[in-house]
Amino acid sequence: MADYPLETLRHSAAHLMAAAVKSLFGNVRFDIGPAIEEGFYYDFDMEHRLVPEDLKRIEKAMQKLAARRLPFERQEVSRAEAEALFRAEGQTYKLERLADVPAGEAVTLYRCGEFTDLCRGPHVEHSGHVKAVKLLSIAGSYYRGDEHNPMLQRVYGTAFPSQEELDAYIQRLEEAKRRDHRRIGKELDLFSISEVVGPGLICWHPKGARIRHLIESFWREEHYANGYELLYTPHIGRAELWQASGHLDFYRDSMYAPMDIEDTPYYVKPMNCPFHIEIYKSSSRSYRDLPLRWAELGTVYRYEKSGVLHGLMRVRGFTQDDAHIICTPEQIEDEIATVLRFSLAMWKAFGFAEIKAYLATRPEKAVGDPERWETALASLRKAIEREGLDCQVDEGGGAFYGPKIDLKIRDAIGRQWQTTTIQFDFNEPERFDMTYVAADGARHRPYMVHRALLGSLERFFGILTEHYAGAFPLWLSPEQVRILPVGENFLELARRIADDLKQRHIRAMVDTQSDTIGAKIRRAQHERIPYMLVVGAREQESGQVSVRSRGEGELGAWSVAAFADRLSEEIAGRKP
RNA sequence: GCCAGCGUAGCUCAGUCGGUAGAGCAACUGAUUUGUAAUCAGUCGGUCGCCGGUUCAAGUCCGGCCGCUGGCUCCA
Repeated sequence: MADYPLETLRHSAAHLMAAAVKSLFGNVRFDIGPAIEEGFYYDFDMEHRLVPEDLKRIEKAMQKLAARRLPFERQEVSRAEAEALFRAEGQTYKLERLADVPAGEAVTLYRCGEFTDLCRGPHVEHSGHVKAVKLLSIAGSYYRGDEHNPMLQRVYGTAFPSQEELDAYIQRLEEAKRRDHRRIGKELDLFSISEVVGPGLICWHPKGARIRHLIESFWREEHYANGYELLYTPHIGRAELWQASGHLDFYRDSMYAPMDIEDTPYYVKPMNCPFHIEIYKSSSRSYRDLPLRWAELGTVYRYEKSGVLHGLMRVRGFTQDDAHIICTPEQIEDEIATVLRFSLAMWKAFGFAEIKAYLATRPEKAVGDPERWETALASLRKAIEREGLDCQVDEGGGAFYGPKIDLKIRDAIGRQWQTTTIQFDFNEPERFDMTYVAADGARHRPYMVHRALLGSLERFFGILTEHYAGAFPLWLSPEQVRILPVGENFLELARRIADDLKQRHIRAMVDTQSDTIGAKIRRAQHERIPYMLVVGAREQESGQVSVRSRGEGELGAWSVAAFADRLSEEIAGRKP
């Protein structure tokens, strides 16, 4: 059997699915059905409302079509012929898509059984190659992704060359489900979202809050060590501020309605930058003061449509690990290189090694001096090169106010997450008339860079939870050691050891339940406690503890001091 | 917001044709005093998301609303 690229196979699977849908539901108008990263989809418009049970039916119909080994027949036709065909079949979307095919480009059709599609190809030879297929979900999707257009019904599926690979993929999906931060967050009592408090608003429980605190402490220390100063700014600001910044003009849709304070409108902040700029403007600045690196764990609130909320990953109130770097043109290159390196070090500390950069350049409509854009872009490029990062360029993908680098990190099961963003801003310095006095005695406009490393603490916490499947590294574990007395006679001993460890800055608790040792271990394992100490008569006698690690199992007898040293070393090294 | 699905005890879930709401785990109480992933027994626990309708009777059927899940668009 010929080996086809995965994309070709999946694209053919999409066609086959369309053919199956046509055979089952008759009057169907087809849009498009491409291969995507993890599979394929096809968009349909028809009377019948698809329900989950339909997926099985469609799959069966596909299998039948596959068994017939129907050839995929390529046909090059004139534009008029294609038009006539689709018009006769009432395929209005296809007619519109046909109009998108650039003049002069050949129009090709692919026919498989009863189904003929406008398609560039290529395809597999015949439907028999499409074997290992699974339909995954039904979703609504606006025609051309525009919410003003009609909503089509989309069916997602995936296909692989072999059943084994398909099974492995399905297993990966199950693994992702097992690691889901919403599930683990509940299981480990880390956070909750209350309908009464409001959707998209996170309540951090003691254990989750403890982990967050540890993350924040580390973050603050690292920022001070890397030349940042930390700020605190209010949660609300006068409308005047948001008018000046331009947010009321460009960002209003994401902002909540104003509140009235003694006849003055105030807005809850969706961003921290205007406050930082006001601090900048609180005194006159000299080139000798620059660069300024001001960071804040700033909690912002943004309106998100109800349908897009998702656990900790997409919320309405979140805390950005924000910073603004304000510097002279001469400093830009070093500043960017430094912030990128800092970011990579941060990710490494949290156990992420695979990082990809995305560079977004000047869009059509943009503000700011083109020369500044060039300088800024060059500094971003150079920094990426210096760090030897894998990089993809998104031409014209930058914001109207400046170019940016986004970093995507890959987690333990291969999923990518957008986190870090390093973004130039040529708009706000202008709008707020930010200046510094240079060596020449004249006022100059500084460069300003927004950056968030972890992104938001909520999303980062979600990613971290899934990355570690809830088994946080020792330095981040809310409870690092649990002491399990063999019987109640050893409760006192257990408490003494716990106190000893606490004195050594190790978070230790005693399991005081009257359960068997097996039950206590089981409980501690489920709670992902990194270390368990079993203590009983033997330990009382020897003065040692019996150590069990959540990952490695039994580690034998240790003195408390030696055990504490091992842990201290592991904590200090922030071993992932 | 839109399309589809879902919402039963703290958690995971069962509940037939419309006919007195159930299990396991957790919690609590008692017994047990345990040696490396579940000791035993008992007790408690429910406005079946909310509001309305149909019916002699609604967890179950119908309508509206809220929330969640998967997508669409956007994004930290």
